[in-house]
Amino acid sequence: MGKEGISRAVIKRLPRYYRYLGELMEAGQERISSGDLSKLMNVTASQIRQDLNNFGGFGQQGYGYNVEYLYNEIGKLLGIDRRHNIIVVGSGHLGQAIANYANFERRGFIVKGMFDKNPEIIGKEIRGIKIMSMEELGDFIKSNRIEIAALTLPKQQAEEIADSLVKYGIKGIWNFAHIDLKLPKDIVVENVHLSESLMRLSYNLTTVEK
Amino acid sequence: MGKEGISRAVIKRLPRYYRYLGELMEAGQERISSGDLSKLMNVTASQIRQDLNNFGGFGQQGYGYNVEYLYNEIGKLLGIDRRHNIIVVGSGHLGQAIANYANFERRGFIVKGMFDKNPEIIGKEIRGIKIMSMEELGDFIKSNRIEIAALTLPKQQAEEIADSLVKYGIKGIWNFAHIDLKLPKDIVVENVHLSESLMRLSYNLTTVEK
DNA sequence: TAGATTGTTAATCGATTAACAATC
DNA sequence: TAGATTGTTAATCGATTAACAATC
Repeated sequence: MGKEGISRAVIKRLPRYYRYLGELMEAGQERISSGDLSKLMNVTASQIRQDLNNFGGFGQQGYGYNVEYLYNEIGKLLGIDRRHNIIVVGSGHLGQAIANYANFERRGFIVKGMFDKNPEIIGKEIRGIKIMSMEELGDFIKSNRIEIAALTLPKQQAEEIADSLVKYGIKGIWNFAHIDLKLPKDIVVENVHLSESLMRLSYNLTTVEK
Repeated sequence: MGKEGISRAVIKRLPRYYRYLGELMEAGQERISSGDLSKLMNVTASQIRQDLNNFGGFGQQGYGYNVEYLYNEIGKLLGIDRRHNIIVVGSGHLGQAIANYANFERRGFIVKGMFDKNPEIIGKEIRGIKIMSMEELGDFIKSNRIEIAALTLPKQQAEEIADSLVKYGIKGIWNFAHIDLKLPKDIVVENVHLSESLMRLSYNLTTVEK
């Protein structure tokens, strides 16, 4: 299954819809119109309807959208209706922060193991998750059905390790290293380039000032 | 000074140009044409020339672009030619990871202080940076010319603290909380929503599979 | 039935790519 | 001068917004 040909822009907005719908649900709201949601989210009602209709008619004329139903449908699209096993490769501060962030688990992303090449931290545990040596990567991925690897390594090591991860059967890489990975195109890469984000902030600071 | 009206898309690409030019510089390359750079970066040469010409004629016909010159010019645009004082508000694992990431300093982003409301960690030091109580925020921002606050707090506290930060004179917020901050529009907000990033990865995994 | 609101088509807007004259 | 490559205008493509008929 898979809806190919949905534009990047639409996909980028899905998690934000999901977040707002979750909040509405918590607040006990049963239904919402694209018009009301648009005011809440600061986007056009047209865009909301257009976006959602890429995936199917989730609404009903004269009524709007059922909050819980829409929330669940978007959850399915985002793959949050199932579990994803993750490993953290590179167990420095950032890797540990990710392993410590329990909220990911609520969405079905389970950190199963951590890895590092520094012997001094191998064997340590973070929230009950063991830090292992890089030599154990291959076996661990295979025997634990690991789907996603968070890559929190210095960029010098990132490229080589990413290649091995792919060889060991990883399907997606959550890449925090400042490098553009060149991998087979069936491997999904999601980049989080913190330093680029900080530079954009700085650009906007520089520009806003008079 | 400030070039208003440059599209978001262009600005988003600037740090990536900066990164590639830095690598070329390190490799000792003196000049590069838009054509060669386009092959390297996997974008069109047209886009590169179009992007750069938003800011000025950095190149030269028949020659191309001088790598070091272009690198420095983009650095200026990104505001990396000057220092930015930062505080980290919320000193949990993610806040500590940011404070520990020494690379930001090389770009002129200096973490001057950390803050938390948990008395157990107040007084601790991370890389020589002291964790202070929230009560000290106002004074510290004013007396240390703090420009940017990294907001690494649970979303329940984020909104309120963000408002105070603005009151104390912060100009930019690097927001890691899963919330859309509503702030005066002269305040620059750069969002890093990790869980949304992870959901996009998951979406793409779900879609790619056959 | 009348009112509300979707789903969807058409119009507009903006961003990317192509083309080429200017010029080093 | 001839060749290379930019800066920039024009053409294309895609995404957003507006409009409205369908329908609950």
